[in-house]
Amino acid sequence: MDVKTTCLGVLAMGEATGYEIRKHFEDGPFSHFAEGGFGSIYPALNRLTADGLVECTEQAQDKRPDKKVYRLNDRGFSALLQSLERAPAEDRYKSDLLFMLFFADHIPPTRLAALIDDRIAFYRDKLAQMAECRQDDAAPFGPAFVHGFGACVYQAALDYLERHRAALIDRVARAQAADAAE
Amino acid sequence: MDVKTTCLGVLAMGEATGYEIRKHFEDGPFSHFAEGGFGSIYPALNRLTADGLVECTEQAQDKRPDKKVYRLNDRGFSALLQSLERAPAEDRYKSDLLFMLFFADHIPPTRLAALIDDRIAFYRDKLAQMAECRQDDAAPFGPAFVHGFGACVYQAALDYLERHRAALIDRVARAQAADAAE
DNA sequence: ATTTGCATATATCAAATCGATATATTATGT
DNA sequence: ACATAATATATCGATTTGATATATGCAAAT
Repeated sequence: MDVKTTCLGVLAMGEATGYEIRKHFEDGPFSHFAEGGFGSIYPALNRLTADGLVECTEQAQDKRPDKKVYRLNDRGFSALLQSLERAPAEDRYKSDLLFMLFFADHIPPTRLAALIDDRIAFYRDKLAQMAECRQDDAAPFGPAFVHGFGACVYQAALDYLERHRAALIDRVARAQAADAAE
Repeated sequence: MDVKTTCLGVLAMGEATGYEIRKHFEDGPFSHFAEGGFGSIYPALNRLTADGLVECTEQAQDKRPDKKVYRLNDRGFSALLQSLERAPAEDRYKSDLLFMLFFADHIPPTRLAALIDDRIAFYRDKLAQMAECRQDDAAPFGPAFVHGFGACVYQAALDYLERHRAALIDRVARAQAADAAE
C-alpha cells in the first residue's frame, strides 16, 4: 500500500490539499495506520493527477502560497476499490523506544523513568484526543471499527507501561548498583 | 534508529551473519519493533565494517556460499550505548489491513470475514510462538520487558478482532443489502 | 520419478520513501 | 521584541524497500 493509494483513501473522505493530507496522516483518523511526509505526498499527487485519478484546482490566496485542492474522480475511486481487493501486506511496526528498552540494563534508571513517563504521557494524550472525536450515528462502520482498534491497542500499551514501569526501573537500579559494587 | 544501529543491537546478543540478522528481524526478540531486508542489512554491515565497529570473519563452506560472520567490537558496543542516549523517534505503525477495514463498507462481507479471520490466526500463532520462548532467570530485564509489551499489545489486538468481528460483518452486510435493494 | 518449494547465503539495483531544507507570510506566545 | 508554530508547496540527497540473480541441498507433493 503505497503513498499514492493512501492519498486516494484520504481524498475519498473529501477534497484536500497536500498539506491537509499530511495532517490527516499525523492527526486524523488515518494516523494510526498510514504515514507519509511531504517528500512522498507531493510527488504522489503529481503522479495521481498525471494518471487521471484525481483532479486539481488551484486557488490563489492573498499573502499565502497558492492552494492546490485535489479531488477524487470516478477513476480514482475505482482505483481505491481495486486496492481493497489485493491481499494486504503484513503490518509493520517500528519502535526506537522498545529497541532502547531492550537494552534497559545499560540505561541509568532516571533516564529509564523519563523515557517511560514520556511515552505514558503520549499515550494518555492520544487516547484523550481519540475519545473526543466520537462519530455520528449515520457514519459508515469501517472508520469506527478501525478507531476502536487503535484505541484498544493504545490502551493496552499504556496499561502495560503503567503496570510494569516500577518493577523494571527497580530491578535495573538494583542490578546496576550490584554491578558498581562488584 | 537506522538499520546500522539495529544491526549493532542484534550483534550485541552474539555474532551473526547478515542472513541470521535478517531472521532475527523476522522471528527473533527484535521482530516486534525492528525491521530490515537484505538490501539494507548487507550495505549496513559493510559500512559498519568500514567504520571499524564490527569485525568480519569469512568462513568457507562446502557446497554453500561463504559465510561472513560479524562480531561487535568495543567501539561498536560504545556506538550502541551512544544510540541509547539520543531521544527516541516516535513509533511508526503501518497497516494495510486497517486501511482496508477503514473502507469496510465497500468490501463484501465474505471477504471481510476472510481478512479478519486471517489476522486472528496470525495473532494466535504469534502469541503461541511468543509463549514458548520463556527466558531463563539470569537474563537481563530489558528483553523480558519488551517481550511482555509485545505480547500484551498483540493480545489486545486479537481480543478486539474477536470481540468486534461479528458486529462489523453483520452491519456491513445489512447496509449493503439495503443499498442493493435501493 | 520429478517438479515444486523452502532453507541456506550473499549481493545488487531501480523505485519508493524519509528527513531536512528552502521559501514566504501571519498569528501567537514569552 | 523575539521566537515559534501554522499555513502551503517544493526539492533533493540519503536511506530503505522489494524484487531479482546466483548456487546448492533437502523434503514434500504430484
